[in-house]
Amino acid sequence: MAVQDHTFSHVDCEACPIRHRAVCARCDADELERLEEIKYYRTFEAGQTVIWSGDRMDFVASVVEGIASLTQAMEDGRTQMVGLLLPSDFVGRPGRETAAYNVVATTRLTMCCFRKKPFEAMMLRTPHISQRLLEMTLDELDAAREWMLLLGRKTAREKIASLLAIIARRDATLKLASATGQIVFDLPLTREAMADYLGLTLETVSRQISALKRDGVIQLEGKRHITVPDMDRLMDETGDDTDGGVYI
Amino acid sequence: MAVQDHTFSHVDCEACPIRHRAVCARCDADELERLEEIKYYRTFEAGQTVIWSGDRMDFVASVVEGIASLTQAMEDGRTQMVGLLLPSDFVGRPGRETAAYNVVATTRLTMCCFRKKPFEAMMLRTPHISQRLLEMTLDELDAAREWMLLLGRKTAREKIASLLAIIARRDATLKLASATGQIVFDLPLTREAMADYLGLTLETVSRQISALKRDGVIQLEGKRHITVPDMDRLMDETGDDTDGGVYI
DNA sequence: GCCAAACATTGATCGAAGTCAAAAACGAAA
DNA sequence: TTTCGTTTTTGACTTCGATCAATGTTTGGC
Repeated sequence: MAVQDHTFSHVDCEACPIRHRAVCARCDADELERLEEIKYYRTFEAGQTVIWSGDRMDFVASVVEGIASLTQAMEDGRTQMVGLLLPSDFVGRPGRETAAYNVVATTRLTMCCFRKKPFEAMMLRTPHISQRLLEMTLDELDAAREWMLLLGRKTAREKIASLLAIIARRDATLKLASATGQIVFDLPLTREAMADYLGLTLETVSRQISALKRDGVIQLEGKRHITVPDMDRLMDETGDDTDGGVYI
Repeated sequence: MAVQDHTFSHVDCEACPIRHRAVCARCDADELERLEEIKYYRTFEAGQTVIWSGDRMDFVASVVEGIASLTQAMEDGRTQMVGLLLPSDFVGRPGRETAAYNVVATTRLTMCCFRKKPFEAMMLRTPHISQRLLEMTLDELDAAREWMLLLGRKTAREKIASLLAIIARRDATLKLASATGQIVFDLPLTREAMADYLGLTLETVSRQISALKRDGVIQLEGKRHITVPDMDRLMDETGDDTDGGVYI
């Protein structure tokens, strides 16, 4: 359930940090005004479940701040993370009544929610929204397919290296770190969450991180703080094409 | 390269077998007319590569007849299928210059191609197309995520059972087989293609199929012809939720 | 500061799927 | 029919990651 928010009780769309990357990126002032009327903010604490798979959904939303994960579970408890939701990512599916996945807040999380019915109605007469949503969905599909290669064919070590590389690269673009220098970041995920993401057990995750540390590919401070002395070296460990193919 | 087609040199959209499920499903007569102007058919033999990853793409397309597979490969040869393209499925991404995956014809394949530039231009002024494409892309994303659970968490036996169940169900809906009776179908994939789809080796695929046969879950005639005497029994072997959740 | 709970590491052992290798079955072409 | 090549099956053995179990480490509440 919703927890009253402090930092985001209401924000003007024009001042929104995800204004130009979210589903509303292409909207003009007029369209934003109409979105303002159907939007509200919700905040969740780390670990809270935002949506249970199978639940009725009466809203769709954009992640404003924090990280959430999309997971699928089998009855016997086996769990697979099927998406990582970062700021500006979209949650929910227009035209669908019930949620298909669990959404869990990995960190403290703020979402900009839109009431579903009015949002769907607005999509029909606002091509700017469905065009942007199509673009974002195609990106997600590409990410999902890259993840399928990882899950189906990579070794445990390659999986860990790939995850670290993705997080490192995302942080590097945010912080505009020098390309040559060391890259430093904090893991936003527990070992268990990493395991669920990578299709491994948490013990294997721990062992492989220790191995990468022992081999000098990464340095660890505490459990979450990671330094990558040589990004190329880390990239070599991912098993991916080294040449070209610089997405993002 | 294109092979001259015999059965589909030109088909009127109104008579097209995928008219109501493809990207053009929502188009009106007027819009179809404009699509006719930029469309052409191409046919490929089983085994032919339609598109190489990294190649420049000057068209997008709908699968009209046959099956194709979308695969990603690592330099050392490890291959993962990331999508199975059935009639009405869409190939290519508007707004992208080069192909991100290999597309290979699994059976004899006919595609309805649209020149990319005109198609993109038409999308901008034809919400019916982008709306339908959004819907189809969201469906594909769901399928990709279901596949991530399979790749990350299912056992080899569950993977095989899941694949057989998907093909059996698709054929059952096509043939409108009696729900209670036996389901009979031909595997459209080689053992190697199945392995690439499931993230297994072809030996493991072969062994698990033999095991399911030995246990009476399926019957085999030749290498491709499969009979499922009890669909519920097969579903039990997939590891999926048995109750509710009847998609498609 | 102390304690409890959550999170993480490490070790020993096991088992499912991979690898290497050979034989069998099938289909297409001569 | 025979033969060749592809596809599939089966066997023996290995290995990577899972499992079970114990021990460390950090964090936040009192």
